[in-house]
Amino acid sequence: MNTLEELEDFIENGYKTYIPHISIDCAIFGYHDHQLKLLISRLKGFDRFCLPGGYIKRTENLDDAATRIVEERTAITGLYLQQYKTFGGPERIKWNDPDTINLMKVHGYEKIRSSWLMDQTISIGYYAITDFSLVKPQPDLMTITCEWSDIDKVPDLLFDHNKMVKESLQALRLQLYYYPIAEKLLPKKFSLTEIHAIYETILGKTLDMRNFPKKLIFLGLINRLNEKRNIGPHRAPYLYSFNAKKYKKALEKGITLG
Amino acid sequence: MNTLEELEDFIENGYKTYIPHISIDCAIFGYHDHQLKLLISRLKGFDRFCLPGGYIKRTENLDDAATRIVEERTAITGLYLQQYKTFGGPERIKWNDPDTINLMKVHGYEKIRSSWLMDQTISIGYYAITDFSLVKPQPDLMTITCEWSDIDKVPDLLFDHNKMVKESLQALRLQLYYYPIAEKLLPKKFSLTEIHAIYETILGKTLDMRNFPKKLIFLGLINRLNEKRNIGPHRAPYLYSFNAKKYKKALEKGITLG
DNA sequence: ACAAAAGTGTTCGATCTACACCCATGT
DNA sequence: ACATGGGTGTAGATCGAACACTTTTGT
Repeated sequence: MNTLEELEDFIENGYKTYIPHISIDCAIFGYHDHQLKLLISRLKGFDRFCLPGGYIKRTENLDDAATRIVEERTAITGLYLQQYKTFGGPERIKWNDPDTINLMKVHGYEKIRSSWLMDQTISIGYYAITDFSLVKPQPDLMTITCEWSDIDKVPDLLFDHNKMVKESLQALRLQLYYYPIAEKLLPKKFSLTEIHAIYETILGKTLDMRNFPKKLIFLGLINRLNEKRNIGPHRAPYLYSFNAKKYKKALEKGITLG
Repeated sequence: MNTLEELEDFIENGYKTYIPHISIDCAIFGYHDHQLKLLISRLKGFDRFCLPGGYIKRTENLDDAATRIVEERTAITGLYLQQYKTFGGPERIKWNDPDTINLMKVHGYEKIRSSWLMDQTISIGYYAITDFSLVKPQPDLMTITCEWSDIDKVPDLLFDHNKMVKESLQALRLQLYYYPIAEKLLPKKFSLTEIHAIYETILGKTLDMRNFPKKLIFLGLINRLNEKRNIGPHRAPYLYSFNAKKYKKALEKGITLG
């Protein structure tokens, strides 16, 4: 969606290629150097921020749709998106909300009011995590801005999106030990210090630096390599790599949380 | 939906009260005396069975909709339904499927083909469990029959419903120790033998009769009462009751599985 | 007294937690 | 030699798994 014609066509005819009444909203977390952030965007005609979201094509499955939506809205590719919950209910979208009224004015009240987009919508929640320093989100035409917000400074979002953020973060924390979540945040070879910082930051608590590697190695999620990295005037750390197969086994068995 | 007029009206005008393109399908498990069953129903015009499902009213939230749908289709009330996953994708419903073609014939091909019901649909999966000996499912007008099927003799179901059954059973097993699932299957006061049988049957494996009560009591999920029940020519068992508050705490902390 | 079901305790190994010091490197 | 960050081991507590016999009761 990058030209004005495409946008107009989407408002009028989108229901032919997309399934109406159901959307996907993605909570994209960004990690870098002990900081956890959330990607929020502001859409044309809205005062408040929201999660990047969109509609599902009639030819797509849900996971592919989530990937495409994030790519279109933010130009971020290659995310490992995870479905966590579906949200609905008449209170999801408030029609007397100033933002919604504003949106109608921007697009010409009558046109948008009768659009398929304005009908009641149920939303499937997905989350993902990426390295926010490597990724420059680019807004598309519907989006004024998309940016990384500090996780504990997320503003009041549109609709029920604050609730989505809360529940997606819970899901992310629960799944940290049995989905290869950290794999997306690290190079192929990484040091214990690096992965340790990630787990501490995502879980929001400190993890013992002696017990933590034991657990990961015991679970078989990472392997030590016979290499070290030179990091200047300090001891060279060993490098580790992920063992992707073990995640599956861990997932099947179920694993306790830290 | 109990008269023919209501059914016709639903096919033609249902989209005004229900949200199109999205449905709820419920996997209702039934337990009694070491047996685990699944409620399957056969709809008018279909050869194969499916899970009871339906559409969401525009005024409802998702959990309420699931409860209402089960009540309407099967006359089962008071279930504790749990959302576990949402299913989508173009392959969910196959239009060249004999059952679908059959359905069109039954309702008059042209009428049903242009109905809102025949458009592509995404489905939110819910599950619940109840005592199948206490509950007599009653089909409504759209439903020819609904009955309990042995869990390992579930036939080929419509659409992707076999996949739903598989994933809902996984979810049920995972959540057995931290949602009050067994509470629905037992009287207020129950013996250890009774709850033990439930856990063994749902998990599909044997659980040590000495370790099992220790775990439940340690977790605080059940309390021993100062009562016994007379069961004929045998030793009278102690009675226990659930401690509903502890489930919440257990849920927050996360609990390992058996 | 016997049949049928209830109920209980201990040991072992695995795992989790807590805790403090030495190592390697570059300047 | 010192500053900086990297890396390690052990002891105690807790938890989960395995295992067999005694108690109660009605007939």
